[in-house]
Amino acid sequence: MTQNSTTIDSSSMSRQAAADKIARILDAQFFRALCEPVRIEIILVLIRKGRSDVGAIAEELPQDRSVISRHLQVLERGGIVCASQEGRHVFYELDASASVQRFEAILGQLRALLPLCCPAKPR
Amino acid sequence: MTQNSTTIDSSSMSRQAAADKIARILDAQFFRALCEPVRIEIILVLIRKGRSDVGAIAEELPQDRSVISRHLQVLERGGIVCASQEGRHVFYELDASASVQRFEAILGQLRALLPLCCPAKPR
DNA sequence: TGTATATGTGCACATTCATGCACGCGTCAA
DNA sequence: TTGACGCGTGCATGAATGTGCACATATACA
Repeated sequence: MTQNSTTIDSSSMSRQAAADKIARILDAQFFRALCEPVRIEIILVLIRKGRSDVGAIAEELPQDRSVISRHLQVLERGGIVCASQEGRHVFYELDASASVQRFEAILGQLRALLPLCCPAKPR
Repeated sequence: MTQNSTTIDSSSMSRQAAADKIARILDAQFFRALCEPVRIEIILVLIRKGRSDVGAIAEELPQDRSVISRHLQVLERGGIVCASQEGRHVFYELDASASVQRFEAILGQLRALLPLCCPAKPR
């Protein structure tokens, strides 16, 4: 039972277009990388210690080193961190620039929804 | 093996402060609501159809109505949608305003990380 | 060349979570 | 008051995923 389901909503076209744009940007893969508490902890470690290799990151966390390695792969696929190999070590670094661009794109499309999707604000 | 681990990094204090601020904002609960493809579909339905009740949303998706109901609860706890009961119906609506504020807060803290956490940009 | 170190991966296990069905509760209509 | 409708929840099941151990690979050092 949708409001105005029987009448032709003048904003239906823009709603559909907005939905299409949001669908392209709201990547579940990206958010999945951020929904795991341990991965959040890894991000915090990278902020505190800066560019570090797998062993150094794992030292700061209770999980096994192999687990941290896997989480770092997920973060890399999500575009949150970037890896660079130097000899035996693989250094990981927070890619704040890419994340900022990602969030800016989402925020831009989200602002376009404000006139369409804002609930009544009893403030 | 962290870079500059032996020397006192002049930005270590600001790094710690930045990590603390990020830790408060990067809520896994919020991202968990967005990492499920079905919940993304629900968001798209709410954009297309606007404020709708559970049954109307479930009509647009293959999952059972009870499943949609549970997903909507997760979205509500994450602050993505807001619910309002009217008689037998419970209407859900995308809270774009709250989401925009959420993303703006994250983006603000993320921009503060740019001078600290940017990888070398070979562009 | 041989050894130690750093990392990733296969495997098994435990936990979390999405899913659908059945049922109970609350509300509206007759 | 009785029946129909909308919604949420308990329960069981299967899939996805986090976790740790053992092992293989690659690289640096003596």
